[in-house]
Amino acid sequence: MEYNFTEIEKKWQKYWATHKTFKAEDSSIKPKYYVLDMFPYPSGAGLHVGHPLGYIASDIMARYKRHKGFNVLHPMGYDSFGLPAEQYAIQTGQHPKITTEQNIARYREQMDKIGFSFDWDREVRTSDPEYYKWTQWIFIQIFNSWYNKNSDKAENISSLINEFEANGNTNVNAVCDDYTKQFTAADWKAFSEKEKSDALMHYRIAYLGEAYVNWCPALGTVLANDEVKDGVSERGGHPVERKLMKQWSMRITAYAQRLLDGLETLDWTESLKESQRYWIGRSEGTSVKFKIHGSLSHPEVNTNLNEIEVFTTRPDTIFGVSFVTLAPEHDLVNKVTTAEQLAVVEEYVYVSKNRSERERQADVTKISGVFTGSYVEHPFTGKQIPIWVGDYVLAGYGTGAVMAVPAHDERDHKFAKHFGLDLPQVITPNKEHDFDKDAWGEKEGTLINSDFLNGLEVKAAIKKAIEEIEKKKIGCKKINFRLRDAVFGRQRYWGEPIPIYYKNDIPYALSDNELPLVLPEVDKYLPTEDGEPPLARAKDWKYRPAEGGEFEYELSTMPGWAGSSWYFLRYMDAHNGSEFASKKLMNYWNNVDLYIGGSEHATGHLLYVRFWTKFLKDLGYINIEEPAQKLINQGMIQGRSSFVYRIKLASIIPLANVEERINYDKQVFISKNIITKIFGDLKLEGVKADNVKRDTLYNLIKENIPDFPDKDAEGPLTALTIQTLNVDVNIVENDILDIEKFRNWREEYKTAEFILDDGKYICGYEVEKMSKSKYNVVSPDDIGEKFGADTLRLYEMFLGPLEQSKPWNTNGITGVSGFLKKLWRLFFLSPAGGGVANATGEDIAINVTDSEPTKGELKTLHKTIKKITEDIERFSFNTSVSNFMICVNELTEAKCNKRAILEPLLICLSPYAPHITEELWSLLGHKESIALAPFPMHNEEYLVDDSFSYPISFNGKMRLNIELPATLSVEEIEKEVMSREEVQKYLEGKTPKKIIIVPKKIVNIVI
RNA sequence: ACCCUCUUAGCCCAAUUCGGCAGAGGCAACGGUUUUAGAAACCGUAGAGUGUGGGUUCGAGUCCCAUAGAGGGUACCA
Repeated sequence: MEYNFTEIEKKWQKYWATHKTFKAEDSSIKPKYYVLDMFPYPSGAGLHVGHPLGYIASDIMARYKRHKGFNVLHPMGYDSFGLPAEQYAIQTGQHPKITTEQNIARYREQMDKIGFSFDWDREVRTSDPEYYKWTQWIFIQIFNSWYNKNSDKAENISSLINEFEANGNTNVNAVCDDYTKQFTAADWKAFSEKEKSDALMHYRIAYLGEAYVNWCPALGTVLANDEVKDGVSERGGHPVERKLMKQWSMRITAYAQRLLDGLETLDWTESLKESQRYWIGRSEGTSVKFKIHGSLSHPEVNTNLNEIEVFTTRPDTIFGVSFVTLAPEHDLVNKVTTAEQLAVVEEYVYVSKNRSERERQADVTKISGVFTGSYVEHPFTGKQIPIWVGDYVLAGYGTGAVMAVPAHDERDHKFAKHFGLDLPQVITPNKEHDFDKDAWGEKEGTLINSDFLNGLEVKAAIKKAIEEIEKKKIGCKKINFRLRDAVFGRQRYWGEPIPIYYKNDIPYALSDNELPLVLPEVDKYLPTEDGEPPLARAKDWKYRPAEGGEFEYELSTMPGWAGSSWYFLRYMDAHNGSEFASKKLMNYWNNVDLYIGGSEHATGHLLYVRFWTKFLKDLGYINIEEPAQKLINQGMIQGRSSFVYRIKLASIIPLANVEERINYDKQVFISKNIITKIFGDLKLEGVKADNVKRDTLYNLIKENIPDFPDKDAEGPLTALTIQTLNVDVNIVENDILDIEKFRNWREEYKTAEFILDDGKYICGYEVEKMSKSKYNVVSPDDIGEKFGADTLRLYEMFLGPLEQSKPWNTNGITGVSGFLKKLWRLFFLSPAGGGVANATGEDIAINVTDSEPTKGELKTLHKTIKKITEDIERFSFNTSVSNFMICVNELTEAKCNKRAILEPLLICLSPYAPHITEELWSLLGHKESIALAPFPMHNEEYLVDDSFSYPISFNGKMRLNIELPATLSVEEIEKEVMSREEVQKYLEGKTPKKIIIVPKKIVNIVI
């Protein structure tokens, strides 16, 4: 019987679906195991071979844990709201719902073909109203909460209102906006409804506030920090500007410390934790207030603000301050600017505010700034210090103002040098240092020129400086985080509507029974003419409460990360209509035991999902502080692009023959090796080639293509150009181009001519990101069709360690496919002579015996069980594939067709290659799926060797082997070894200084 | 600029928490069997002293220091 993977795979995929083999039980006496893949966004391009890498790994784990007796939750669904579908909708007018559904169908079809053991009954889609009803519900909980620093958790807003009513906000210790005004209980009671709402808004964890956002005009929306790469949008690469907008935001900063601390408890890679730590960016420092000298130039704006507060991590350098710099967006800029400086400052502020992020980042080295004309007083010396504006100071970090210490801070130094400002030195470095060239930024050295700090070491000086600053009441110790509040609204159509309506300009949340607030239909997916979000186009979309009235809904929608921040909980109870998930089930499934996904989510999704998890815990909805205990980042699979080389005819046929050249419409491609042989290089663009080389090339072309135009004897030399063109990798095998397929690939190549190398056209290659435009995308469908899903699964694992990035290369796949055939053959050993069955398809029935296995066969099996178990437990899937190969090689060698060996082997292999193992398992007479068969345990007894061949080293150099019984003690080994003649020969009569013996490892004799 | 990861045969990769004979596997190569030929299959052969320089050790691919190269992440964070 032949191994027909197409039939077998179809058969078992159907079996699993109809028998619901992988259904997770809601309650069980078995221990639970929750293995989750990061939520995919169903893109129009479908899956390429890189996507399934993580899914295969998690599937192996899920299947393995089922064998090990766990109740496994292994779900899949779609993060189906998002920009690409909406961009497509804008371009084509097609509803994003329709494209999204088509894309999902394609994803599903592709995933099914790989044989994943997902419990599809639990599938969720973020764009499904049944799902986003609960995303909206969670939003409302966050809206109705504040962060109490005393209890260090989120609480319902009602406890804050009670406090306001009793004592105002003076005693409230909460995470709130910086500009929150103080009020008393009496004030509160006197507040209008609107004033109350505004006051509470400073405390709500989901709040409407003014914030600088990444505004992308091309996409017509704001983007999260992690959606901006190099100053342009991650999707589409459109420019992004900074803009002050009224926005829904999430006070994730309230959780900064907990997000940081929680990392310690997680089994994630150090690099991932490190990037989260860096993103959160905790820094301990001091705030210091500098009094503005004289009167404000524009006191009418705000008279009670007469100081500039800065944040510094180096209070010890306070005597080295030679100027203060404000961010261009700082509120005080226009208040401190003098009349003379007004024009230049306004110009500067205008320009830097309107510079896009990209420009700003592009000129990091370009220093710009302008003097305001005003001064602050130094709090200790009373000296006047100029106030500057400079865009190297960020508005959103710290207080948006810095005390510049050019001698001891790199950026301040550059700024001061550029504008010719003083560089007062206050620390004597412990090393040679040129202050004119560089700042001394190390936290090392002795303080000088610093009054009460003189003579102190930096660390002591920092402490002392803080004391003095606090004593003078001009500042205090402060912890700053780089993490910013997360913008939560976007002016787009394809997202969850924010469940808020406005009554007299006051935002109110919908009540639970009014959810979901369903996304309305619109005629176009673009913003309105007056720049309102697309939802403004929805006809008659108004909030009409039972008690009457008609109110406007919030028009922005939620960002992509909303739905994905809690989906792992929904899988636990995917169809619950009355709660986001039942407490009972959430308690049972607890958190994710293994989470697999790409490292691109390090600072986006993985921070948000931790934030929401902590929030839901604070409110008592769940019992876990962290969503996923163990997390693995699978490496990226890169594409291997192939190139062909086309001669630019003009550069080989000189101008004299221009007629003929124009009429010659064939394209000529040269094999890579020939180019390198002649020119020694592949990059030939406008290269002044010497006549000899070009003639060599010309003669070669003429030889191969007789109808090629003649060269004019003395044509003028033009620059030689050979163009490098991407060619579809699917028509290239082992760098050899399939010429026929190439000619058919595109109309223009129909008549292409080739200069071959040894009869073959050799392509060049390069490793790059897999992308459509580079023609290097390999679809899992093609591989599956050619080799089968089991081979695809094994091969993806076989490529290398899961976490490492690697280029896709099909070169080795025949080895894996051959392994499966070899395994198959073990079950069909010819009954006649015990030989191997004819692989060409001779129809022999399965032939497995019940006879006793030999010691050698048992050893092979148990060695394999042991290795595979260890490999899976440490996620080393690539090594287990080779271990299976070794095992099958050994069993083939032994002509083993014994049930006692082959059955346990099948179970071990089934997480990796589920279809072939199901088929063989059923051919062996089993009626139940192999998926639930208990995983075999290895027996150490079979692995013990009677003897061990000891390598004998002299001074660490291995000289000979001596076979000794494995049971010998150290003393016995020494005695035995020293008695050997060969050993004595190497000793040359000397007495060894030392003999190191490690039983069953090595003997080392030191002479 | 900073942080993280990696570097072993022509190529992909092993050598496990805890240093103990550098190789178990696959591709490619070479030789053979089968085949009209090709493909496929099967059997067999050969091939590196671990990027570089130093150190610790009886013993280093493995630990430490320095350095080079590749990949990834972050980026004026006071």
